[in-house]
Amino acid sequence: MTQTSKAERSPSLRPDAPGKSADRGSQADQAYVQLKQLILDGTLPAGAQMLELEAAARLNMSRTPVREAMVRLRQEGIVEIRPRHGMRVLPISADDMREIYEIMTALEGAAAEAVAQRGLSNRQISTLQASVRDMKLSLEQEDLQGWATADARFHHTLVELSGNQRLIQMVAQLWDQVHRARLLTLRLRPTPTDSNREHEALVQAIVDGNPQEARAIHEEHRRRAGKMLVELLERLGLTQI
Amino acid sequence: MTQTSKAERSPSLRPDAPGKSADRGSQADQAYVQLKQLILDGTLPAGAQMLELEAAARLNMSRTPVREAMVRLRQEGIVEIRPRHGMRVLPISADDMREIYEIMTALEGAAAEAVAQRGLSNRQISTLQASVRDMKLSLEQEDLQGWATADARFHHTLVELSGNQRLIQMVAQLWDQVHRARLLTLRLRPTPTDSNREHEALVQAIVDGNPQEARAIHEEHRRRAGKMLVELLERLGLTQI
DNA sequence: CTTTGCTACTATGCATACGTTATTGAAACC
DNA sequence: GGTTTCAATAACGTATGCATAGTAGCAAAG
Repeated sequence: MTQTSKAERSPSLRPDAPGKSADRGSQADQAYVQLKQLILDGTLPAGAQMLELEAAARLNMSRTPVREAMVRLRQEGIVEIRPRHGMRVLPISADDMREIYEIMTALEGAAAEAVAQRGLSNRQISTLQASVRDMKLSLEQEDLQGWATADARFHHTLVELSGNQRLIQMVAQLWDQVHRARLLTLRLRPTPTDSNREHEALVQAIVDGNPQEARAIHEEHRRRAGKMLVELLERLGLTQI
Repeated sequence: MTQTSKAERSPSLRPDAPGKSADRGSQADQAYVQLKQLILDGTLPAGAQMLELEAAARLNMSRTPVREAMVRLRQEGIVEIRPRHGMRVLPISADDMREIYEIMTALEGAAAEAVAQRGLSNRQISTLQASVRDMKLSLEQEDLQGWATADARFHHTLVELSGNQRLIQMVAQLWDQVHRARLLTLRLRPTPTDSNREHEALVQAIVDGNPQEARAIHEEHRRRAGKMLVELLERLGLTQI
């Protein structure tokens, strides 16, 4: 359609001929990554719709790989597919937030327990502590975005250290789902000063090799954060983000 | 290919013309459901491979919807897709079992806690008790299959009662992954007499409105079961099921 | 002005065509 | 005998064709 049989197609078949190395993956993979990117960075906000053909044109490929990407995104709960309206970016309601935090609390709590149980090398502990330090520094400079990044890294590291691949993947998926909501609420929420204390206490419990304590701390941490976010969303009347 | 342009294609376009009503869904949906069925009921055992074309022929459709179904199954962690070998049913190792039970412990524990917190109607409690009773009866008749079914129903009901849609879906997905392993180990494991006691205690904790207790009981229940299954698999040297 | 019916269109779901590339088998070579 | 090279083939990834079904817009009726 937009591309002729040969003149435009050939180059698109080998677009990464020269130096590019990070180009790994089929077109379907690229479509998946790029669409997801568009959603997570807010270019496609909640409620936004995109037809297969639109996406295909935008990504310079045919409908087939785009379709596959959309199926994947649907399975991840990021979009829905409505027969004549293409994919639609799912909004996050306060109820969704409640569900997701309830699960994250359980999963990350389990991760914290497992990590404390197994124990960590000094190097691994340093990694966690580095994130905590970054959070503190960011807060001092009132760099909320920086704080959020460091916070995300802390939680991500903790979960990774559990070594449970499925758990890692599940948490990542949930995280993607609330990503937009977190971005939005970042400026509306109270400054997360308590968070740092809790993170430090968690690291301490891990160092002490106290699984029960680690889990309890982390669960309480998540529960508080979830409650705060849900209430914030409800107070703002934001049924959809 | 296997079907002519019209003679065979037309009937396949409207195969459910007469009375069938449960036929809901696109061909892609049907492919998904049917392939999943084949895997869960053991027709396609672990390690089995199936090419897109094979599946398409078997399901009497083209590669396109089959491919979509395979993508979905991959996302669920039931199969892997290897470029020239079609989809391959993933085997479950003892390590996989450990991962999965670790997550199920956390998720179902959270569900138990939530349910006990919220409280249940008499009707809902009866549903749970009915499953417990069925388990007992099945055991008395040494009907292991019946016991497994009732046990599955109990856990499923509990999770459903949490009301957390995402949690429900996640647990179901994990359950699908271990389904085969459970079938296999059903006859090899010790008779699950303790299980019933634990289920009864859990129901009691829920009735008493004691969330902490409910969660503790259920976690311990899952932890024990997981440990037993993992050790069983390792003892048997079954690295792959 | 609102509602209903019709028509043209458009996005889709699926089938199929096509080019690419891994894999398999055979033949030649060490 | 074992190994390597090469070619044929098969499977896949992607593009495209096609029929269907839902939608939107418009017109006519109330």
